[in-house]
Amino acid sequence: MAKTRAEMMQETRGKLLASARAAFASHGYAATSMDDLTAAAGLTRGALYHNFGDKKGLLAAVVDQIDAEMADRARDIGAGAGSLWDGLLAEGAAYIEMALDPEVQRIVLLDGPAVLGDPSRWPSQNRCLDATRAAVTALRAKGLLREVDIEAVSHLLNGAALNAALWVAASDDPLATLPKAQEAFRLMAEGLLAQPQFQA
Amino acid sequence: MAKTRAEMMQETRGKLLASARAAFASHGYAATSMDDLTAAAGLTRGALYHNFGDKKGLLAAVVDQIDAEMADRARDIGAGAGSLWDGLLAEGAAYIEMALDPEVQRIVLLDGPAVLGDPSRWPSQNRCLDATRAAVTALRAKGLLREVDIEAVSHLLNGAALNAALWVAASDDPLATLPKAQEAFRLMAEGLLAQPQFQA
DNA sequence: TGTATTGACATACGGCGTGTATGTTAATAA
DNA sequence: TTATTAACATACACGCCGTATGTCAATACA
Repeated sequence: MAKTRAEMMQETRGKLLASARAAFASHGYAATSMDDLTAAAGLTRGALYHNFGDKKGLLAAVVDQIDAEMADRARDIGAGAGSLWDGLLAEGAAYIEMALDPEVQRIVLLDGPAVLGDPSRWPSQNRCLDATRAAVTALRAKGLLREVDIEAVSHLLNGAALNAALWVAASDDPLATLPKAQEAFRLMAEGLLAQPQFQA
Repeated sequence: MAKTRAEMMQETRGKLLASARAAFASHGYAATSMDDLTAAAGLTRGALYHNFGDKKGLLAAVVDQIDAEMADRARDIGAGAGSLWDGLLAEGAAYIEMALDPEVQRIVLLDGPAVLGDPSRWPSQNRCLDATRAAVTALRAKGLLREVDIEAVSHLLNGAALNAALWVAASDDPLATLPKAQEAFRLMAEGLLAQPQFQA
C-alpha cells in the first residue's frame, strides 16, 4: 500500500525529531547546525523549516516530546503507588532519576528554558509541573491537606527535584548519589506537607 | 595624576562588564552581538577578546560578578539574623527576592547554566550554593542537626528557592507572589530540618 | 634622555550558520 | 487529464564569531 502524504510527513517529522534529540543532547542546542541535523536524518533544511518554522520551533517540539514522555512515566509510577502521598513522593523520585538521562538534562533542563524563554509561558515543559500540581491538588481535595498554596508548593518541589537531579548527574558517582538525593527529597516533601499549617 | 596602564585596563574591563550585563539581561546571551556590546561601551571587539578570551569568557565573568554580589547580600542578611536557623531561612528568602532582578534571572539562572555547561563544575554560580552549604554545616557543627547529607540538603534548598524565584518573576503580580513563595520556602526548609532524622 | 619592547586595543579577513526566496516534483482534486 | 497545492530541495544574502595582523602608547632599560 502506498503511503499517503500525511503519513510521509509524519515520518519525516519523526526522523527530524529523533535526529534533533540526539544532536541536541550530545552537542547542545547552540553547537548543532541545522545542516548536520538534517543530513543525519537523510533530509535537508528545507524539510526542517517547512515542518517546524525555525530552529527554536524544532527545539520546542523536541522539549515537548521528551516532557510528554516524562509525564507519562511519572504518572504511571505515581498511579502504581498505594496512596496519594506515596504517589507524589514516588513521582519526585522518578523525576530525579529521569534527569540522569542526558537528553532530559541537557535539552529539557538547560537549553530549553534558556532558548525558549520563560518556561511558565510555554506549553511545553509544564506537564511535569502539572503532575506535581495535580498530586497536591488531589491531596487537598481528599481533605488530607488544608490551606496549601498549591502553586508555591508545586514549584518548590519541582525546583528541588530538578536541582537534585542536576547534582546527581554532575556527581562523580551518579548511581551512588541518586538514592541520597531521592531520600533527601522524600524527607523534604514529607517535612513540608507535615507542617501544622497544612495538616487537616 | 595620569592613570597607570593597569588602572586603564580595569576601567575598560568594568565598562565591558557593565555593557554586557545590560545587553545580556535585556536581549539574552545568544541574541547579543559582540559588536553592539562593545560599541555601547565605546570600544571594539579587540578589547573584548583581549580581556575575556571569547564570548563565553565574558559571560562567565558577568555571572561571576553577579553571583558575588548575590552572595555578599545573602551573607549580610544571614549574618543580621538572630540565629543560624533564622539566618538560613532569611538567606533563602533573600535569594528568591534577588531572582526578581532580570539580570539575575536571565544571566545567572537561564543563560549561565546553558552556555557555561554544568554549573557544579564552574567556579561561578556556586557562591550562593556555598552559602547554603555553609549554613547547614554550621547548624550541624553546633549540634543542632545530625546525620544530614549536607550536599543533598543544600542542593534541594537551592533548587527550591531558584524555581520559586522563577515562578515569582513569571507571575502576573510578582510583588504579591513573592511573600507566598518566601513563606512556602520557609515552611519547606523548617519542615525538612525538623525531620526526626536530623534532630539532634 | 633616548630607544627598545611589551602590551592594550583597533582593524581586516575568513568561515560558518541561520533564515528566506526560489525551484522542483509528486499527490490530490476537478 | 490537467491544474493546483503542498512537501521538500536548492541557492542566496546577511550577520556574527574568532583570529590574524596592525598601531600606538606606556614601561623598561641603557
